[in-house]
Amino acid sequence: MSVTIKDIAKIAGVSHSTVSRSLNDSPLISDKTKTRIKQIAKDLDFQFNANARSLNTKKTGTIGIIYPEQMEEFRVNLYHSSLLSDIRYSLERENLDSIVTFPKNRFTKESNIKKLINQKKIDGLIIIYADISKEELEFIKEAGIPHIFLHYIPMLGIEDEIELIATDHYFGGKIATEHLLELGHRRILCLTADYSIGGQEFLQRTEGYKNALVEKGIEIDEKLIIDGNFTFESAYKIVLENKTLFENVTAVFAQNDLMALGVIRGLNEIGFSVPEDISVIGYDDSEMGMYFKPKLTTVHQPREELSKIACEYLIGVLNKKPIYTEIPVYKFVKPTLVIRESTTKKK
Amino acid sequence: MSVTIKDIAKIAGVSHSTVSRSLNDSPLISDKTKTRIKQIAKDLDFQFNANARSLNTKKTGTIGIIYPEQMEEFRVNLYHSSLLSDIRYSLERENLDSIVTFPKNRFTKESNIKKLINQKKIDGLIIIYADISKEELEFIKEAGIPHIFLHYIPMLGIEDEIELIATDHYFGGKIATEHLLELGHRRILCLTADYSIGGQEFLQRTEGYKNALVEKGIEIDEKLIIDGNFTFESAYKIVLENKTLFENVTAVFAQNDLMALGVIRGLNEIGFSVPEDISVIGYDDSEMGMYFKPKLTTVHQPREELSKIACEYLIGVLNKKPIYTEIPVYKFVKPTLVIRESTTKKK
DNA sequence: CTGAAAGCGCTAACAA
DNA sequence: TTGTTAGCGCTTTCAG
Repeated sequence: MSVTIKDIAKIAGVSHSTVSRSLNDSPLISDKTKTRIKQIAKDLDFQFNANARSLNTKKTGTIGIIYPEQMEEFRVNLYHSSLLSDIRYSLERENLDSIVTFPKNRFTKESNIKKLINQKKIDGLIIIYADISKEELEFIKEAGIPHIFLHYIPMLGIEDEIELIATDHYFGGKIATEHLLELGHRRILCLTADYSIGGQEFLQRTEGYKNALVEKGIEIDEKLIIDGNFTFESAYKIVLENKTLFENVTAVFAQNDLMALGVIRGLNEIGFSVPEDISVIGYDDSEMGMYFKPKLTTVHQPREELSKIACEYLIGVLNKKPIYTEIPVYKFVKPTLVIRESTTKKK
Repeated sequence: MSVTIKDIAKIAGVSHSTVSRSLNDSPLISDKTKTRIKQIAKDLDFQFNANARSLNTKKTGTIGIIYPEQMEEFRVNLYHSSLLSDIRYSLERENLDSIVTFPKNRFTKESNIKKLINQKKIDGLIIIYADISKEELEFIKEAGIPHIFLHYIPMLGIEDEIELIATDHYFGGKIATEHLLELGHRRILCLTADYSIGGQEFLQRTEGYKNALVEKGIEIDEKLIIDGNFTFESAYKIVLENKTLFENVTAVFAQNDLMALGVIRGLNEIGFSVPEDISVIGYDDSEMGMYFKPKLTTVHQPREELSKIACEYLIGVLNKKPIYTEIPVYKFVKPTLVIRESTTKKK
């Protein structure tokens, strides 16, 4: 059987509340007994029973992370697994555990968010997921669970007040395009993706693209804005099926790295070299981009920063020391340009 | 405030124990009250308070997953994030949550395994991690926590009885090599990796390689067995730094996909085409291999099966219905060959 | 078949 | 500064 505060109390010859207070660093206890009891606890490798504890304190020491079901395994995986690592890192510092779960149980279709909250398994929620229902959001708010949306802008109406940390995709789309403009490109194909899935993020990238062109006095050619579906394959096919389009263009802005790589492969196949004939810039800066040839020029999503800020925010409100005073928190982090080999001056 | 069994008891006009029994499907309760109470619970969106519950039952409904700190982010990420997805899928079926954590807290250096167990946060443990200490293993066993090692063979001495589900890497190394032999290749370079990190898995792949050669009556040339360090970069460099070696070889067995891709890139750089001049086979079947050109021939690690078996085993012992009778469980799943484009007949 | 009561390990009034 | 006690929400004897 594992050791409880009663055991320690017996050994130390004090009451179990004294043990509790000591280990919780209560100012009520004399330093002498405190250190003595702490020593005993340490010797016995004592840890509080988290369940008993949370029954009183309503604190579990674990955070729920809601993670999108991966529609297209690879793309999602790539980006999110590093997000998760970064989040874990921040939480570890505060000795918080995390339960990662999909929005719904895939067998029972129950909302895991509601389940975790009702079961009292978590103290807070990091939601990396756009398609949350109004009902769920209401539920979270009513339960008073601190929460933050990370990366995805929920698809709910904007009337809803939400706490959000995300990438400034408008800015990202803009700097990507400006980079190509600076290299002398004028006809730039923009490979975007179906907006509805990832909140508005792709739409924003396209807006950035358009705005960069407009500021440069270039007319927007809607035929140059094409809808892919996130994947390598789709982008690859688009190139093969729209040869003439690509022949009339000197640069491509693909709104994620996977599509950029697909485009490059497609272009190679129809006889273009990248970046000599056509420059290609991606978006995400997934590590994979470095393994291809040419190494991918791309827009770096500030994952580390996003995770860090989200955790700090959440931890702040959990500890009743909020780091932000403006409510609701609504923060956009600017991505940065990573210039590698897949873009070059227009010939 | 959220609803408790007492609330339901009041509404139903019964005692809270009756509610508890009803919701737990006790045979002691009449069907009539049972259904009535279940209905009320459902209407109120009731869920048991997991903490109060585990205080009695010693069951938390969550599984701890110990996950290696990623030495080389990318390689590890790629493989493990799909493992984790598969595990989550199996656990979800049983309504189990999971806490994923690294072996040690990176700030306090505490063992997270011991912490989770002592805090009573988990019912069982899936350990995807080789470098567990003897002390930790003892601790797990003494605590009586059901556990299973997944993928990695712990680096402890073999005297220790452990429960393990892993890939049969010997078999994997063998079929990879046999594939090349069947294509007529005789001088096959074997790019392995430093054994000490991943348990013995790379050593086993090399053994499989050797054995395939021996069975075919081919003498083993130790100069053809080279130590990489898992990464794309390392493999790439090895090619550039050992040109003559690669000139005297018609095929390469790289013991993971990333190194295979690095080799291909290196070979291209020094003027060889793959597979025309040199065939290359990888290992892992990470999805990335499909995006390169040529598409990578490789050995598929049976991740889905590994996760499935591990979860079934664990769930079995948690439910006191073990699916295996032989103890300890020590199971190796055979990988399979995936032939794509990077290997071909010897000229 | 149902209820009363004890207790899981802890925290937090309230006393002393 | 410390001990006593009640109670968090649940399960589980033991009675009825």
